[in-house]
Amino acid sequence: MTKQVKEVAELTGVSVRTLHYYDEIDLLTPKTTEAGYRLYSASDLEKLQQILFLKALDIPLKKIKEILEHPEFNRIEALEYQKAILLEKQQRIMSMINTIDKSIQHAKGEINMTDKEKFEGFDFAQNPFEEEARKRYGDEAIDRSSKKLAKLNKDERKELSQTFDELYKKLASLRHGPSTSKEAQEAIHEWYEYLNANFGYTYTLDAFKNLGQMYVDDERFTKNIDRFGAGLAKFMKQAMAIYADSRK
Amino acid sequence: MTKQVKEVAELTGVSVRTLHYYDEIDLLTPKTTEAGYRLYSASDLEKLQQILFLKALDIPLKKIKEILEHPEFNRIEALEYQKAILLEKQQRIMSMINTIDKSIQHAKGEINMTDKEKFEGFDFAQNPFEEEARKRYGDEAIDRSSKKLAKLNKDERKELSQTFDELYKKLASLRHGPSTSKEAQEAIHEWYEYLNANFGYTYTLDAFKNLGQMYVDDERFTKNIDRFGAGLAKFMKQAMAIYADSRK
DNA sequence: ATTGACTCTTACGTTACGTGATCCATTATC
DNA sequence: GATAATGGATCACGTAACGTAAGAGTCAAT
Repeated sequence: MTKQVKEVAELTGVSVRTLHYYDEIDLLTPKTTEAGYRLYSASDLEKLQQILFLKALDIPLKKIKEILEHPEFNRIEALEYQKAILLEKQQRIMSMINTIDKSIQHAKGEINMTDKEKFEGFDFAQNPFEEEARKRYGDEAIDRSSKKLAKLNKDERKELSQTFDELYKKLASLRHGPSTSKEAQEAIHEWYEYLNANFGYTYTLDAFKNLGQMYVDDERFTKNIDRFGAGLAKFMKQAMAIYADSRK
Repeated sequence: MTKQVKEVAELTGVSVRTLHYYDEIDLLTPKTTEAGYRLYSASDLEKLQQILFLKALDIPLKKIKEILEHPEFNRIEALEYQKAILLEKQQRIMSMINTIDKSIQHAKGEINMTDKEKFEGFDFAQNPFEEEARKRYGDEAIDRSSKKLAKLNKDERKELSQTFDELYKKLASLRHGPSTSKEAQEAIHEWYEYLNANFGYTYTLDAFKNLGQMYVDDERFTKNIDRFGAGLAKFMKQAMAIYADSRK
């Protein structure tokens, strides 16, 4: 069921070199045979699909990587966001077509055009905010807040990511004990508060429980979380479920 | 009526650095004040519009330059071509939206998707020919033939461009004599035959005469042709008019 | 055992600018 | 008439996302 580079390349339309590159920057790292041949699994393909979707929105690979690494990244929500942006893009194309039509008439000497009109509909012209909005999307997707976080400056953001790490570390240090322990439940409580405090989106207890489930179901998230300690994802999932159930 | 860099930048949405760069690569070279300040005229803006249109089609700047330099490049025709490509692009976006919708359902576990389906609608996937077609557009626009030239290989193309130059040179050497001379008319005849032989598009005598007119009306073309000798464009225009009229 | 189709890594090249740094030109203000 | 602002100009180096050989190993099929 696994596929080699060429097959993937042909299937998806990206070049072999691109796949090598994605591997190189740790964006998409397939398993390899003993001889070093890359083997792409079904989930690798799914991830590639995600990457290409995000790329189509002109999000740089670096940010794409961040997005996919953060467990808070919600697939479905993201897809809907992407759809919205594509619809927007479609609008712009229509606007460009409109400008072209005018330009044709202008070239034929049939009408006049103002300088402004000549540049309507381009990626950038007229609405410099659109680009800004696009740049922000990456961040928004990461932290799931279209309100609070989008306004944070760099320093504040740095702080945030530190606390992120700190909480993970704290949880990692507890992971060999029971997930029902007082310390563990307190840490998870902090985690819950933290998510709700920082992200506009308020996690319900159910959503929080599901998030935990995702940590083990999705290999990508598991890997990312387990960087802080093997088995942390599983531990967090359990602790989160207990926490959620105990508070209903 | 002329504008400085910043004003142009704000009007069009491109950066000042980009304008500098376009100047640097001789793509868009405005007049300058004594102090070296760039001043963009109305026709400069029009050219910039052209550039941005072509850029929106993912044509590299090098090719855009070629396109704009070649007198055979027809503005209106090009605009229509661009419109067609934009319409095509719109199709693709719709297709992507469709794929996203499916992916959402898939993520929700509502449906299944084949690997192929997962990559439908991307720039490249499914129809690798589209990209090819886009690459070719530059060439097609340059030589106005969607049939013959598109098939030529590199060597043949080199040859072609040589003959191009040779004919220009021959005409340049005759430009101080009368445009009615036997040699001049023979050279122009060659030119006419040459265009008709090489480009799928058959120039009528009227079209040929108009082409000559364009050589002097449009500064860009004039500049390009006069590289081979000052006044060549004007000379060719005259000779082409006489040639066309004499054969009606 | 050899061929042909794939694969790998290494490494330099490319496009289209971004990002300062440093220095001149012009206009507005005191 | 001196002095800020503001805008412009030229180096010059940096970056992103690959493209493009070059040389060498792998693997299935003949």
